[in-house]
Amino acid sequence: MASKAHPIPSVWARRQREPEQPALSREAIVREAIAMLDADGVDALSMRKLGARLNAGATSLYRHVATKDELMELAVDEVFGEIDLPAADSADWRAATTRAAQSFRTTTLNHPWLASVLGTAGLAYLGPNLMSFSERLAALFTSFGFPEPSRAIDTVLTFVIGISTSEAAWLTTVARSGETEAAFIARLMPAAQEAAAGHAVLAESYAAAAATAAATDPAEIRDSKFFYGLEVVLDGLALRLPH
Amino acid sequence: MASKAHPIPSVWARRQREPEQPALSREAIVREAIAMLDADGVDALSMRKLGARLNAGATSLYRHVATKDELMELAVDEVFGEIDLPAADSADWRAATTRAAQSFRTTTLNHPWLASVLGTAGLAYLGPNLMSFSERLAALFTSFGFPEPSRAIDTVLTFVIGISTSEAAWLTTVARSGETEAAFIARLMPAAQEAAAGHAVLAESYAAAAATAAATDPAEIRDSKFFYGLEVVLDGLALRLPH
DNA sequence: CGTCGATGCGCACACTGTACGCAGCACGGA
DNA sequence: TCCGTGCTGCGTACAGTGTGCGCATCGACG
Repeated sequence: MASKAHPIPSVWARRQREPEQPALSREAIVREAIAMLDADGVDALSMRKLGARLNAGATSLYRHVATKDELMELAVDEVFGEIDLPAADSADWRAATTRAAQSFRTTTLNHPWLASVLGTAGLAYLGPNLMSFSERLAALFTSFGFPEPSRAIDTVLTFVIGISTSEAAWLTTVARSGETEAAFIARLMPAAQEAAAGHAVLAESYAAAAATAAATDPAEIRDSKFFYGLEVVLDGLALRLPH
Repeated sequence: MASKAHPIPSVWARRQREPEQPALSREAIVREAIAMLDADGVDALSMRKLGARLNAGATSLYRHVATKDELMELAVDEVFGEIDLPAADSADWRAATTRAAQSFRTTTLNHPWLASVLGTAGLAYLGPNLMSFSERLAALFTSFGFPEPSRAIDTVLTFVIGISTSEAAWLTTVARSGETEAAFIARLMPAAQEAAAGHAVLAESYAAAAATAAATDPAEIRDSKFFYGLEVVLDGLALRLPH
């Protein structure tokens, strides 16, 4: 009864478009890619797996995205949209800068793969969110009255990038171990102290670190490092503000 | 005349060990891996290509190195050995810190792939060179009389890591383009200015940057950013030194 | 009805890291 | 002199990667 020569692909095989499927779109692809990156890190993202998550073949994605690198670029820009900066008329410049830095940091820690990408690609992207981020940052620091706002921005940003990538890399390592941060530290500490044997000053420093690590929440320790360093930078910048 | 049944592998095929070949060793592997990383970046290093460069098969390397990640770990530690730090009895703490920071920076810029690796793996390694680096850094800052030397170290290191990874990533992007830095900037600038359209403050900032970029050596601009930021950090730290 | 552009997909290619088992060697003991 | 015994290198193989290419399908428009 088969009217056509084609063996299987009949009318029945070709089911009509199911309505729940929002189809493949650049936004959906980027969104899902970010979800995968957040969940399992930068190595876990492959075009095939991403396609599978979207009920699509791997190569279908290439209709909407030129290359995997471009996809990463889009993901980075998307994430930059999450950073929120204080308005440019903030009265207290230190508080405002601290809030901005904190927002950058927490965004990076929410998406630790950012650190890997920034290490290879940098901030040379020109996506809309990154541009708007830069604009608001420029407006903010200009409103503070810095004579060379872009230098002040660069300095703060450099510090914040440095601490964010360090922390993100650390948290990635911890995550790969499958343990909690505290447990991982407890397991690492003996090895570190052994490696520090023969290094007098370092050994003492590690011993002190081990003591406080045992008594304090690791996240709290990281916070305090962040705020200490940021205060140093802000103190240095304060000297460059008029009056 | 063939006395054995084996077809080809005769005494003649099995040539005796050639003397020039230094054999495969962990040191040689790491050295060659670093050379490849320096030359062509982190994506260009594959076990097969590395093996080929050593006149060896890919899997032979695994006799000396457990995994590619471990190889990278060894490479990172090796490179940390290149950073040289001032002696702990330096009189001028600002000059000494600046020299140390500079050394870290130039080492990173000589091995830009470091930025990618630090972004994924961080400084959690415990290699001998890294330990010795930490030790000398700790001794240095302790000798300056900082009440909390490790916090001062972290702050400086954070800034230096931030600027080094940013610069390294940038230079990697430039290198991939195959152009000189100046040419790449000249080509990028119009796109950046177009992307900044609609962002008033940013557009102005870009215009100023474009003007100086056209008149100044890019490396000099990067240097000045580095020194400006470092001075800010040092000023901030100075407030925390006794007297 | 015919055509066309956009979309998704299967296949294929070159390449990756690395597990496994075999072949040759140096060496120590019988 | 011969036989293990361990160490080193290699060939093969497997599962997985990014992506170029050409075909099938489909909605829209003439």
